[in-house]
Amino acid sequence: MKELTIQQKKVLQCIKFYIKKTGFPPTRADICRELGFKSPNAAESHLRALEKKGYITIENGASRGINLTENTAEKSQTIPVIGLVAAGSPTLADENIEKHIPLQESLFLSDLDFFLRVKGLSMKDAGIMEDDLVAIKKTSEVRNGDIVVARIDDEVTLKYFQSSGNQIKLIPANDDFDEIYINKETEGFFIEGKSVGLIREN
Amino acid sequence: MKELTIQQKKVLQCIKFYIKKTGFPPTRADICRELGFKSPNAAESHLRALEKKGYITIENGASRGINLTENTAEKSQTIPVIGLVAAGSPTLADENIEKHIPLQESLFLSDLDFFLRVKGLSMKDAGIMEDDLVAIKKTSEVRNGDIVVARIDDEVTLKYFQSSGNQIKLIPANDDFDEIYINKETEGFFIEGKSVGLIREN
DNA sequence: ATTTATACTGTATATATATTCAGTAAAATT
DNA sequence: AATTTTACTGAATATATATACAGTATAAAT
Repeated sequence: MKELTIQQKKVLQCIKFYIKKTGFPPTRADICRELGFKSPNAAESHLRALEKKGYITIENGASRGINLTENTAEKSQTIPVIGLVAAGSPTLADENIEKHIPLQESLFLSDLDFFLRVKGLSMKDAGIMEDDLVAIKKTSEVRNGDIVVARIDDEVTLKYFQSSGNQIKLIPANDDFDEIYINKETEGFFIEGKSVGLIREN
Repeated sequence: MKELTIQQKKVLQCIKFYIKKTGFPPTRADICRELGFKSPNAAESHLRALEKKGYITIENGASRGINLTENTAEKSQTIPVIGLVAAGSPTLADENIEKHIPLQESLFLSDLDFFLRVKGLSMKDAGIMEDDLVAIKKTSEVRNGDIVVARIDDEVTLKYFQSSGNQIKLIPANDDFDEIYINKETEGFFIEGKSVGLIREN
């Protein structure tokens, strides 16, 4: 998205602040009042610049018809929660979506793609308990020590990741469970993503 | 808050939907269009009823000057994160606030008052690890088995709660730590609240 | 060197919009 | 039984508001 000038940033901030304060967008006159302009056209032209650069949309003819663009507004996303129903569950498809959670983008340091509802206690010593929601970022770029979502054929598991060459070790955080050894090129093996956070709903 | 009639609920829903869709509140005419009214006064009087009952506020004279009340809007709150800096920290005062987290109200089943940044591993086996954020609901009504925030003089700790009569046991979830025995009436002892959830930021 | 974008003031105006007034009618409350 | 609340239609209007037009001036891009 195109860079904004200092004045345009001020106008955008003014709009955000006004909406937060009042619940509805400002008029041209409101913006002038807030920023000290003496002509409504000053606000108008800034608004058109912001529209052109994609930061807002303007409903023509409508009063206060300013709408912050998705990128602009700090809107809350809704993140799907995927249930690991049982071993042998059919991937991470839509039919496994338990519900959606409304979430502020800024909650976790990394952005995330979905939550995984944990079944079992194989990651107990990592502080991941049954029914916890593990925040997963879809990626296959994982490092040793990361907690990853690994898929082997239809089975999806959460484990510590450890690789050396082509050999991959999937390590549980619970002595009662066994490590899984697998080759990087094994058919049906895939790293779905890695853990970037956790929510326990109690 | 006063109950709404079916029509008033429809109007309120209409306003919410309109704001979600467009980013700004509807005019009287917009509401009429959406709900099939033929007179703007139909919308007007419903709005005044909603205002009277406290579900919205109306900025007189302003176009689209409708603002959903805090209770009405599914606004995101900001919840303070309190750092348990060290043993002997001065209660849960403002000066201990680490930051604020914007959070959808609906995230946890119970509502919460603050997050506690966990230090140490005394609740390790309960899946509560160092630097986790434990969601705390301020209350002194706790049950056996609840994870509670207990204060003994200036020291604040997170432990399992177990009481029988006046005798209270604060039990860690880690064999390396000792249980704490205390009497209900002991001076300086207080249950600050209980855990209602957990966030791990990774 | 010329065009385009930025950053405004100042005036004017069509129209979008809130809001009042006058009614009608049914349901709920006192 | 009387009053208030709910739930509208329909018309009228003051004003709030977007927006166009005419300028001035500087900075940035082509």
